[in-house]
Amino acid sequence: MYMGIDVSAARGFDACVLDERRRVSLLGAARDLDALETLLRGLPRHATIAVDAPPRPSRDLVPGREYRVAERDLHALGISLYPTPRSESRAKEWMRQGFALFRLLGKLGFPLYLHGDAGRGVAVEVYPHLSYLALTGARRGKTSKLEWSRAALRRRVGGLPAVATQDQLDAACAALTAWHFVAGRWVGYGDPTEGLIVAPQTGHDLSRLRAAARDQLELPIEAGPGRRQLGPLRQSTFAERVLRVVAQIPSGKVATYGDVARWAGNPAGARAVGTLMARHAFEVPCHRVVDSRGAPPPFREEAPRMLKREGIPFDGGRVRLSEARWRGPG
DNA sequence: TCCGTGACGCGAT
DNA sequence: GATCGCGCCACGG
Repeated sequence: MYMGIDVSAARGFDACVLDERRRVSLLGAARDLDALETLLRGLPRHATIAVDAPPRPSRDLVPGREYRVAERDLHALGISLYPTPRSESRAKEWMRQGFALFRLLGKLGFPLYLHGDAGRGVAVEVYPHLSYLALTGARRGKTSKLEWSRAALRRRVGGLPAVATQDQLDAACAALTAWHFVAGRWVGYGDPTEGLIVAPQTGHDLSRLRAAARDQLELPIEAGPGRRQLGPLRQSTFAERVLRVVAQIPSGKVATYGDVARWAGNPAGARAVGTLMARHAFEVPCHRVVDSRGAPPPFREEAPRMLKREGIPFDGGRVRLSEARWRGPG
């Protein structure tokens, strides 16, 4: 069993558990460490846990600089990541969350892996961005991070929901990296006394990335024969997903532009959802898509009337989102 | 390919 | 709150 954990100060922890066949058996969120602990206590002893955060402060192995050997080495490859300071007090909040998580994992019987025999029952540090690079070779400039991540996990992880957030994908990526670790197909960056960042070992040679501009390299992604129109394909796919999501909003509920963008797989695409609504106003119930404050769509006089007829509660001219907001597909 | 556009979202004021 | 600026994204010329 393999668990990946994505750490965020603002959004809490996202956790993903993969079974031996690399299928998602759990995808959950925990607001804080206490909530996460109940999840961790249910893990078998042979579980392997990969965390997207440094386990502890750096140890001054890079003279005069406040980062770790791992960060120095990856930076030399053109892969940037946040430097880990010498003391906990100088660390960002999400880092401190990570430190606390690794301490908890140690207490629960999953010690940090540093060197020696690799295997089950330990905790390792991973960096999903690095894992994606190792899996796909590169990221194409115009490909969104979300699409890129999803493509990297496709056919490697089973049972991922189509509407997974970036944090959930990163947690799944971490779990997949734990699987590589146990399978012996991994590489570690950094100093084994200070802390290693573990990544999948693949055919891609990361040292060749150095020449290209950092993380905007050239070529995608497993381009099989006949799959060359990745760009245009991706755009129409987003539009299709948006229309499919909007078509599913039930009568009596509304969704915000941002909600629709998230469920269509692109959290930052809210603005594009608006454009699509304008173009497809008569194909889908676009009157049920409101802005983040609950204002009904402009240029549709009849939208408020239709919404009221569907039982949507209003506050002044705005939908009362707290009651009428759809909770999403699936 | 590049660039402007628009039924957005968010933080600052 | 209301408004503004800025960042974002998909499209289309």
